[in-house]
Amino acid sequence: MSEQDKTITSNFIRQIIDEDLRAGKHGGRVHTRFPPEPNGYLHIGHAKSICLNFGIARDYPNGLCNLRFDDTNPHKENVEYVNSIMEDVRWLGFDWGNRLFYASDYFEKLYEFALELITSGKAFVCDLNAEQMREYRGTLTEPGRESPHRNRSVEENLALFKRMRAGEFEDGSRVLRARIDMASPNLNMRDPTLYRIRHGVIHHQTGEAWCIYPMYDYTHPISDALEGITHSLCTLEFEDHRPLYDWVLNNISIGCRPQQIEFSRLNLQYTVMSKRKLTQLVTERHVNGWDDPRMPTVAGLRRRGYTPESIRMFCDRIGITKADNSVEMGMLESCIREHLDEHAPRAMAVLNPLKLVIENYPEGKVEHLSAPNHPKDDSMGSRTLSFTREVYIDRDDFLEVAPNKYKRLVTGGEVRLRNAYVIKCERVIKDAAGEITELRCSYDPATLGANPEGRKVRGVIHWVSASHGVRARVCLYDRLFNHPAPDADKSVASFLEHLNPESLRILDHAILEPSLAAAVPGSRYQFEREGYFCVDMASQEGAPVFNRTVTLRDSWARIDQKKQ
RNA sequence: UGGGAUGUAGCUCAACUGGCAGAGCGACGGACUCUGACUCCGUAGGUUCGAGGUUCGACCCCUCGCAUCCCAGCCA
Repeated sequence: MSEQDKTITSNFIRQIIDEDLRAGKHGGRVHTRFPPEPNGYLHIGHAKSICLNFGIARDYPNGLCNLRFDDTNPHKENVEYVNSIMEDVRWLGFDWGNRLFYASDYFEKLYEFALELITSGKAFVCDLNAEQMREYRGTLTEPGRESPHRNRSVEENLALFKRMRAGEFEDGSRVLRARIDMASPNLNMRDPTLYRIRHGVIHHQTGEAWCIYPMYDYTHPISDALEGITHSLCTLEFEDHRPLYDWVLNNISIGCRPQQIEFSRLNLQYTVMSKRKLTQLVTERHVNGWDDPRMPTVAGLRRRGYTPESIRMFCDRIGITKADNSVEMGMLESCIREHLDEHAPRAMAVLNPLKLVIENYPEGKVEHLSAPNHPKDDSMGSRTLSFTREVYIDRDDFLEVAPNKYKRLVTGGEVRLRNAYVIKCERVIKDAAGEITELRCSYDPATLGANPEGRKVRGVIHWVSASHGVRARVCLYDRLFNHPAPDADKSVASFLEHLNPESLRILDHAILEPSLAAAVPGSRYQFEREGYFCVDMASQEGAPVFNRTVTLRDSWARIDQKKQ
């Protein structure tokens, strides 16, 4: 693990663990788990949980963290998700050693504990259908009514439950329920369902071995206990489930008492975080898959060019509390900028090319100029630039008439070509429509690696040789939504109405400096004065594709924006 | 209108558990610069949700309010 992770920030959960350790609870052990359901790809909110759980295991003596798939609902789950989750956790830099588990590993034990609950009169088979059960449940303000099947004999319940397992009953015809309290103000305690019947689904781990599947509220505490989990960390919406979590463990013969502690989930502005909505974005093709660089998924962020370090840094900075939150995108962006500023080699790329001809530079001449890969880190070496009579600069770096403080090229003005010479714009050439097609310039041969005499050149712009440059596709990404909380806005029918139509801009005529031709997929660069970019996973030799991870911080753009 | 939670700077979090309310991100101003980046220096920003109470002293304890979030799946 890298430097960034060493300064660990405390939080209320770590404080609880510290106190437990001091009190000698759990025999001095600290054992957490990350329990995803494999029904979608992991997102940045999961990363928060992963960093919390695995981070605790990393920081406490002999701490352990299990990876456990919560796979009790085969309807929504599959191996593609299982595999992507393992890949993402590993990529984030965490290791579950030999502690990979599935809740389905415990199906047989879970079944036996259910028999125990039935035997002690704590569970019963109920014949009410879903709609009836809803009626019997009561409302938030009124107590529920007891099921007519609530007082069946132990023998009958045992027989019925065994027949459920044997496949004798149809889906939905019966469930196993806990016998708790239909008048509880906590709806989770109103005789919650423990098992339901599901025929005809092939479970990705257990195949067709089972036709009854345990519910989360029943499975989770037992799985935790079986694995010897000491602190079971989950999000706030499970707070109301804690009494049931404890009830399950208190009513079966199991020796372990994990402690459930809840923290608030992450909300990131200008995106959505619910798996349902992310799935919708993918299946309805509003984005190009789970790893679309605009997605807040771990796979998407990876493809976008985010580093594991930057995501860990982010999770560290946002902290862990129980307060509802809405984190600014700027927080995430500053993390990746900080990490990449230090580690990404520099390069030059022209995104919107404008041809520039240096009239006093010999035709056919090529100079090989050396440029450092990093302004502050010599160990990153240097690369060679090809300087020629014709180069491309970015259209945005030239203006016929300059506003105040403009530091780029203007008609009759001087500017330095980064890592090369100072040039002066002599003439502007336009087409019939008045569009600028070419700049005619002169260069000062004495300015290579030296400042010109008697005058100060304020501006520096990047460039690429017209003859040696490499054509590339560059994808510019912006926020996926143009509303800070797309799924919280109740004035629209769907969060999709807030989709940002300009979240992806593809530039097919970008030109890269020659050294970038060999860049391998996944590698990251700073395109000087533009931002951080990474080679897309699908990039091919001869047809490079770069994704913009994030722009450079741009104080000029901010000033501009304010004037408008 | 039942139950469970949460309110500290624009955002995210601290505050040694009752002792001068701080940090990161952001904003603003400046310095430096062959990246309008980085770095550096500086500035602003708070009725700690509100009103009472206890106390020499309250972000912290008590009472009453207010606001927001979660819960009526055979989802997790």
